[in-house]
Amino acid sequence: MPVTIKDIAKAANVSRGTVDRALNDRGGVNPDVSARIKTLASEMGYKPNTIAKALATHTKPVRIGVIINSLGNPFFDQVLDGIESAVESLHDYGISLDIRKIRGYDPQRQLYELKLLQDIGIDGLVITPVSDAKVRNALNEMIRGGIQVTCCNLDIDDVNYQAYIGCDYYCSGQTAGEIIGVTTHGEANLAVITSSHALYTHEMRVKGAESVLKKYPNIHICEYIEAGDDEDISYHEVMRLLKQNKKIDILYFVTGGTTGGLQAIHDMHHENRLKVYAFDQIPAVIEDLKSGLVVSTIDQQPFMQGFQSVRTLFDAIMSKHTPTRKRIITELNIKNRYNISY
Amino acid sequence: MPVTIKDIAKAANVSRGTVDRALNDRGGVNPDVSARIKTLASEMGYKPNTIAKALATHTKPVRIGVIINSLGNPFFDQVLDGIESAVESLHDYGISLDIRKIRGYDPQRQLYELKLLQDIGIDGLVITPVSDAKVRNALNEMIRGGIQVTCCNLDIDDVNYQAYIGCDYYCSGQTAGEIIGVTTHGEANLAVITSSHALYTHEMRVKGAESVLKKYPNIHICEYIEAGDDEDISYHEVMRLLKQNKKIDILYFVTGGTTGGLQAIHDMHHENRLKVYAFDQIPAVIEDLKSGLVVSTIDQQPFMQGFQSVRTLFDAIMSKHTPTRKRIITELNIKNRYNISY
DNA sequence: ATGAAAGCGCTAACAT
DNA sequence: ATGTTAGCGCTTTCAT
Repeated sequence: MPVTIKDIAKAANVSRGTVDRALNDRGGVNPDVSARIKTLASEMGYKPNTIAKALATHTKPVRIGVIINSLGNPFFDQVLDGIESAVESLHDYGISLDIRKIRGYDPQRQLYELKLLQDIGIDGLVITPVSDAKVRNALNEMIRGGIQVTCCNLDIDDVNYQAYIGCDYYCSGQTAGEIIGVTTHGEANLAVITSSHALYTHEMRVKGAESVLKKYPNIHICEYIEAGDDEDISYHEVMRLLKQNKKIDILYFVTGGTTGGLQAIHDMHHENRLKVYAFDQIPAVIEDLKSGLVVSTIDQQPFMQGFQSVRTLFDAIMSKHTPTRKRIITELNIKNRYNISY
Repeated sequence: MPVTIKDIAKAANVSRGTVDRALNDRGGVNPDVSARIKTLASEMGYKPNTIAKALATHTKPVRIGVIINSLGNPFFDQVLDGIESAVESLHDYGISLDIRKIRGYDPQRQLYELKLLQDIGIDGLVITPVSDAKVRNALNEMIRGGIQVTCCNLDIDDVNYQAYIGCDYYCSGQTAGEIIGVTTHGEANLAVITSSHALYTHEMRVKGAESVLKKYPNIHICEYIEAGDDEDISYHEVMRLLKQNKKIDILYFVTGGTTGGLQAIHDMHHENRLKVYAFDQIPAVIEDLKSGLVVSTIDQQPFMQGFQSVRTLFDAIMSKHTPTRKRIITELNIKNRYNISY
């Protein structure tokens, strides 16, 4: 039978109220008594019962806002699943959700949604932040105002958030580099398709891969293409590339735009002379894993990213944690045609 | 503000007790009244507050027994972590744990521990069952006696358990086969080291790999070695193999015994002419992923297997589910030297 | 500074 | 068949 506040009260010869006050540092209790209660509690192996706690404090629901750049990017559908699942798991504790879906990485749009949520009134925010000075300032201002923030999938410097939940981008690049190196037996002419060199996180994925690939003297990175996380641009850029550079035999898709790029390969009928390495388990990638065009893809646990973003945020709000800038790094997992999970 | 049982009672002009009885089909309530209450509840959008429910029913802790063949098999340390973590997460609901660790796959020993736990008295059992008629019968008898059972990591036929939580062994074999095929460019002389052809699950891993490898005309499976999940046997068998068959260049370790086998390779100084493909992220495998001897390993989420075994069991006990023979299949994830997770 | 008591939403034992 | 009441472990208000 687990030890309760009542047991401690009896052992310490005080009332349950005093134990509660002491253990939670609510003040108004003799320091000596408080110390005695605390040592007694740990000696007896007391662990607070959080469900009773939740029931007792159950007043207004915690309001959580979400700003996520999911439109036109199927990867984020899985993040959203995780967010919604976390909210469901917290239903009994009282929680409400307001999701604002936006397209691409436009700071102005993020700022707009930020103000909107602030006006509506929220207790916590999950965001996929763009690295922009104004967004940075707006977030820090919110945090100073007592609104907890967790960053999901994208990290941002100099913001005093509660936690970043996402993958290690550099490491994911290294992992991809290693796969490319091993599966090509060190012979390849590579094109790298990325969003933009300006997006720090995605650039880390390029650098990570390069750091591994430079060990292979016969692997050459011939082209870098910036497709701005846009399927149309990616489609046309890959199309152009395939027409121009016949030497390329490996395409390394760093991020969004993979769907468009794969389509270009199909439309050019180059499936048989090319191999593709990608990230995430989005529908187009899964399809071409099965067809054999995509050799492997690297998963970063999008569901977990969404789920943990909400759970961490909720915990922080409930226990009134001060921001910790904690980094929760999700696992990276390599998938081939046989171990796809969706 | 969410609607409670009290609100419904007022609306239906009955007592809270009656509402509770009606909504939970506890019997002893007028069918008409019951129906009225139920429609009213759904109209009002009533959702039971499970934390209040848990608090109210919280009387005796749920006693969970675990029989796990973890001794001498480092893989199961991670399963145990998951089990303990789940128990911790359920602390507030009242749960007690009794873990019996055993070595290898001896039915007699499992039966002994089974009786022991039954004598002590448990509400639910997590087991890594060996496929044996007596174990099968003992488990079915327990289940008839009202003790819920979940099978962790190993499945067993004809047992009316609540759930199996583990990987798809055949699929894990296919995944491994594909990696071997792609990374060797279809040129390899293979030795397969398995526990025993009698262990159905492990045999599935062999068959899965074969089904993929047969597509490669120049990949030959030259040797099958049974090492009985024992590090010593594995060590000596691999040693013997390396002395005898100089043609072998790839070792495929299906299950336990990997640590011993890797040691043999090192002792024979054959690290440079061999490549190894393995399962799970046990310490020896991680070390040789880093050294480059192991090309990749396939993770089956041992933590999740332990965690889910307990959670599923607990849910079944709390809600008095009848056994469902549900299968919860954990993800398979390929790891190379850069995306190891432990 | 401390104690006593009410109550969160639900269940279960006891009345009627 | 239905109502009443006492908790589950904790917080919080009101007394002292």
